[in-house]
Amino acid sequence: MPPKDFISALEVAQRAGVSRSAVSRTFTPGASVSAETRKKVTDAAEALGYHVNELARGLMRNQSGIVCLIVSDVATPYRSALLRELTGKLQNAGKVAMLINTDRSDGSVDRALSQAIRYRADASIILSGLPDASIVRLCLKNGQRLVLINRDDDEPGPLKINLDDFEAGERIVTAFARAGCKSLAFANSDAGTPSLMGRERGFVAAATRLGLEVSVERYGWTGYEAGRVLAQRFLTRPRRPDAVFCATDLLACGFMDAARHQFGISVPDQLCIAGFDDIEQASWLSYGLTTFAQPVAEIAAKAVRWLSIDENGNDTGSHSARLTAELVWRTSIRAG
Amino acid sequence: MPPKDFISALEVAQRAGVSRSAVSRTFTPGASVSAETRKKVTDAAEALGYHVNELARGLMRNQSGIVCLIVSDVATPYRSALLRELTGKLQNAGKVAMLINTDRSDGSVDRALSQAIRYRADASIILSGLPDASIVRLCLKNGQRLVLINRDDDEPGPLKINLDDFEAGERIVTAFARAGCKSLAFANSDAGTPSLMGRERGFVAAATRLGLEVSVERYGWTGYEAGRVLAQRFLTRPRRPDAVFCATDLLACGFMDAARHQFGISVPDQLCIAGFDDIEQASWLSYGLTTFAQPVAEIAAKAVRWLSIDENGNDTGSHSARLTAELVWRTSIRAG
DNA sequence: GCCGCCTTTGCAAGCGTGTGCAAAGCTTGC
DNA sequence: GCAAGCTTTGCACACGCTTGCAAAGGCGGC
Repeated sequence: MPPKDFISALEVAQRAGVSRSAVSRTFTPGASVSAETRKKVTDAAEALGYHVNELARGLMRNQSGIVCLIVSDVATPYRSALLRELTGKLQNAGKVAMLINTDRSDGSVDRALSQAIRYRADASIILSGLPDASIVRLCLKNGQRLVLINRDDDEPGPLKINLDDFEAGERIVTAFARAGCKSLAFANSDAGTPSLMGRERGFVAAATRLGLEVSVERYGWTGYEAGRVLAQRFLTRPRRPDAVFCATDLLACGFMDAARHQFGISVPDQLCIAGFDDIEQASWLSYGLTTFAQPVAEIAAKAVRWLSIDENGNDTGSHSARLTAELVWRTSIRAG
Repeated sequence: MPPKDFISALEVAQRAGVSRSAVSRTFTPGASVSAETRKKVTDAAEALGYHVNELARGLMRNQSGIVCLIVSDVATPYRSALLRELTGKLQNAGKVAMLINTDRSDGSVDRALSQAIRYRADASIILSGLPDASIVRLCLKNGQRLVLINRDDDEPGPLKINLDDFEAGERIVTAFARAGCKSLAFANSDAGTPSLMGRERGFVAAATRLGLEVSVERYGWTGYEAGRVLAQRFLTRPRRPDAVFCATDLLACGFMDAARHQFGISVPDQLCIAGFDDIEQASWLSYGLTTFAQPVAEIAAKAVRWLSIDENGNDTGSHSARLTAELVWRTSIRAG
């Protein structure tokens, strides 16, 4: 069996007894074809198992229909949830998603990105906290539409989707205060991405405003293990905090587990904990984590909608959206 | 700024003072170019910001370099871990991953798949338990290489990667028996995929062989919530099991949480629990789940290696690999 | 009946690349 | 110095598709 023998529009045309153009027009929305020829063509195409060659079409139109998703930490609950939403919505919009994994620190990132450019992707969506601004410039320079999620690059052109991180930090302080907490802690990763730092700044600002004791630790990556380490640091202090806001749900899970199982601390009686993202595990019985929900569906919808609008020619120019993270109450903070 | 103005090999050729073929050959591995012209070309390409148009190249070669990943439940810990490994390794192999999300039950799956065919993907890797065999046939018919992970279709041609599910089911019975358990339970989803059923059959077979009491429940999807429901079913029985094997770690987490927090049962003292997959959460302090580890890295490596071998012309034909899932001991089963 | 208009159709010119073929240039051995 | 052999280079065609252009056909209004 010959591994590749796709049938071309020409063969369909011959079988249908029409010209090659007619076939092409049949599969081009908005082209002028009579109902009769369209029928003949689709019948022949069906019989032969014809599929438009999107490579050739993209070559002509100079527009590939490919959207590439640039993402690190794919296996993380929050990222994979966002990925699910994005791919689903892109498919519904008739686009196709190319996945670029920026986990590896070697040259594979650049290689993959350049690959995306070589495939003439129409757009890129960057979900990664990766701080490399040159990637952004490269995409823009090559005529790609760009969506930045939870980043803060200043380059004009891309759609920037951000959350109200600072305000979330402030709001959770109020919740802690209402629960009677006096000594506040912020557990952060040392990744230093703008969203994480925004939460931290809001938290610290609000705490000092209320005259509450507050301290910050930063360590490692935003995962479970780092949460445990941060708990170690906070809970071995002479004066333990009675409330901690973790920059991430994963950090919060690690923190809570360490507090309970290594230090025998009862949550929320002796320690209130809050997180950010609302990953699935936050709702599990073992955690019942009060946390801020990232509106992943809304983020994905906004991104895809913007890409589609743009496609229709309206140059929407630089734009930015600011969504709010809603606080989901569970059981890791005492009632007020 | 014109949104799209890529520069072509022709422009590079003119700037470098060579023919367009020379440019083409410079970027084609194994082609005959002198070091001198190669230098001139790469310099010019660099200066102009040239990127080979992979669409045109794919059109000529009839081979796109695209591998499409067909996956459902992307946001699930096990799936996203596998996805991470696959995309990383594909990138290293110089291929590019196209992601197709089969979560939606409407027509978008077929549409997306047909899109993959229209992009002339060289291969597809199916990680989804989706039982639709017509997809398999469609891929094969269109000359794609195919890798099936944890499925059991009979079609010849694809590489099939499977685990020793049956044996795992048997092995865990031994572990339970050694822990002194007498009344065994198997908590399954009702998805009925071959890997899940394999674990169940092995478990039941070994248990009856040892003369141990064993019973099975199947419910819902393979997630956390189903685990809670299954716990409800088993633990409200007049005679409770003292050991349960969950077909999936997610099921096990839900089961364990329900057992502890809703029924006040102590794990592993009153109830031993084991899972399958070794997702990250299995190692979290709240669970300490003894479970079988899916060798995701090895699975991904095998899949990608096979794709690359194939590319070099050796028609490896139908092939199948059987990997073993190693039992990771934690604290959810009593010591023997 | 003729003219203008609108819809449908075919022709052919591209899109950016790979590659067979032949010519040219260079090396080697005598 | 010359023929044979190898390497390098350019030409031109092919890949499968879209689309502007013009020709053809259908239709109504005068």
